[in-house]
Amino acid sequence: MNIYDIAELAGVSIATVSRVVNDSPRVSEKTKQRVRAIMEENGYTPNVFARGLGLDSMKTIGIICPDVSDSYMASAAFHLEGRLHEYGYDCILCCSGSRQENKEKYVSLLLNKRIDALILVGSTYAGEGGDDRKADYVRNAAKTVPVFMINGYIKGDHVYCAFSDDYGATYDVASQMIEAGRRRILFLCDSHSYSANQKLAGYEAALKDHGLPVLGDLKLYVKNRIHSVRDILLERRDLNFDSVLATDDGLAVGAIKYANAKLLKIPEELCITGFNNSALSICCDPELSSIDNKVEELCAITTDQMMAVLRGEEKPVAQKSQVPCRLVKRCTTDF
Amino acid sequence: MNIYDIAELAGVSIATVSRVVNDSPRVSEKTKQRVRAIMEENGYTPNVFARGLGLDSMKTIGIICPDVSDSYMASAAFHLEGRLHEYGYDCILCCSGSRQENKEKYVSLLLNKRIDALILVGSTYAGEGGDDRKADYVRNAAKTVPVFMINGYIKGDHVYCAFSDDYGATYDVASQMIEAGRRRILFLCDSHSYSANQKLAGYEAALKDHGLPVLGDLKLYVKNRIHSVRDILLERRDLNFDSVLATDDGLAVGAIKYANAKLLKIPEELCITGFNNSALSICCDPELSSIDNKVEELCAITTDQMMAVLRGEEKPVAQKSQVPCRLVKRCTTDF
DNA sequence: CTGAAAGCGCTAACAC
DNA sequence: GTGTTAGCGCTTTCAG
Repeated sequence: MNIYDIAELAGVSIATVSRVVNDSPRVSEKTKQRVRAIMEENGYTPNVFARGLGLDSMKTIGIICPDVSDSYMASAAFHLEGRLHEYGYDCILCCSGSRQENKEKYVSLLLNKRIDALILVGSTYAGEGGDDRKADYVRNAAKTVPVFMINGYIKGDHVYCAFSDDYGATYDVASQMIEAGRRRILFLCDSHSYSANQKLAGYEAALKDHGLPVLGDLKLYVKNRIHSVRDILLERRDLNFDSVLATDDGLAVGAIKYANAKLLKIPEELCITGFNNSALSICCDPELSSIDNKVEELCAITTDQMMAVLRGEEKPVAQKSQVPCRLVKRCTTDF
Repeated sequence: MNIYDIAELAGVSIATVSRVVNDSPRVSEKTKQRVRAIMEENGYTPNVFARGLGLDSMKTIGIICPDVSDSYMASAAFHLEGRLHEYGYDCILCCSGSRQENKEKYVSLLLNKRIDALILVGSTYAGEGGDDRKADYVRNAAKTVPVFMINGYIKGDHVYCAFSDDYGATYDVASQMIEAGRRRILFLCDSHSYSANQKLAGYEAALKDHGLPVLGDLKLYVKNRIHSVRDILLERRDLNFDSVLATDDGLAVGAIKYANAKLLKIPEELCITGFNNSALSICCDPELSSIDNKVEELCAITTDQMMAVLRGEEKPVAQKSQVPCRLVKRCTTDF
């Protein structure tokens, strides 16, 4: 059943059918009704490929993240898909891992698929270790379709970034820890992404602003595996810390396990905060205070901006949108 | 840059270029090389829409799950995407929730998008509460494209199901509990899906086979929220149980929290098992023994079968593939 | 307000 | 081994 069949049944030309499908105003209400009825009866739906060929768009958005099995990204994917679907778009989801080569491959693959826009979830796409040129492939992609980053920032034409205030979040938490009497805050981290660097910067700034030294051995970079974090902490007897600021809940739970293993009282002897406010934080014992970085809000901002861009609205949309984080206090902090 | 441009630059016809693109054997190696070089130079990639129009396929697989932010489904999405990508397919991901109406809507939406195959993740698509007709929309979809279910089963032409042996898993665990001296096993569940029913059946069969009564009040259906599970258990003082068989790790963690709140010794006074072997199970305290239901393996089976079907291979592929589960023993069991 | 016809870029059957 | 050509189903001028 194609447009010709409908045209014939309705006794009009295919042009008219097409106009009805696209709800063009230049068709009389009467014929619209008639054609619509016939389409309904015959369960006609336009062929998306033919449509794509003509319009050069299939109303699909490409989403790339390193790994959807990560709860933060899974949550992002969920919210993005839900909202985009409401706007009539579908999502192609890709998991690129974190190797530069694969990220680039996926981006070009999606570009070839003629997506209408690209969403990059996670700050790994903003270039690691401060090397800004590693994000050039993103800027290039942005020459073809608008690119939206979630929780990362790079400067570039047609790239729109929404991220949480990781700097402010760690600055505040570290400050509160210090003001509550903590002097040796362990910064526990698992990456060198844009976001991780922001968190580090907030932590360091808080130390400085409170007249505390920034010590290299209190910045610990480890793999994000609960047991391995616990074991590393157990082994590193040289480390001397009275609090832990972790950049991810998994790391923080590792610290909790460490404290429990050493029979340290939480939060009295060791105060701990995590990041992402994930399911892990209410699962562990004691339950973890965690910084909520508001994925859902980032997704909302992103999709709204995207629609504004795709619809070519007048007023320019912000290329940088920051949303504040919020510490959800549970049992591992005493401030 | 389209096929005509390349043809002109290479001094051949578009047919030849097309043949080169599709690596047809009926082109001389020499011209292949030449045409390829030109395509390379000009960064040519065939237009997927035009291609789709001709072939009626864009090499995309539709994946529907109730909610990717759930760790089981996120993990499934991750593995499926990874494997399908290796086979040259992309994935359109949709989260349908669990309302019948939305499931049907998403299925027809994807069908209109001319996906090459459909994957349904989660047993909710197999019809709830044993009403098999609720799965008719799946059978209908299967008239258009092959349908693959992960962790659910319905009978139907062109629908291929891979699921874990939930029945066997709960049968075994319940049996072991009983043989270890437990007499009152609480069955903790949050749904009436195909999979949940299998688990229940396994549990009940184990009780019967060991001469134990199947008690209605030891089958508890609750919402899958850790704290609410704990609170319900705390409130239900009438409930008398010495072990918990939960159909999801989240539920099991709720039971752990309950035991901890009542200062019950785990596993001595309360032995607990979860399901899915998720991150939660190593996060809680004590760490949870959990049934690993092998998502990755299900995904592998599914994608392999799908390729066999899509390639129209000779030998028929199984419509029912069951993989055994495995109890990962941690600290909440003593058998 | 409606119709005719020219693409959109590619595939594949058919010639040579 | 290569070229010609007719679709694939829709959108969109351009006429009327």
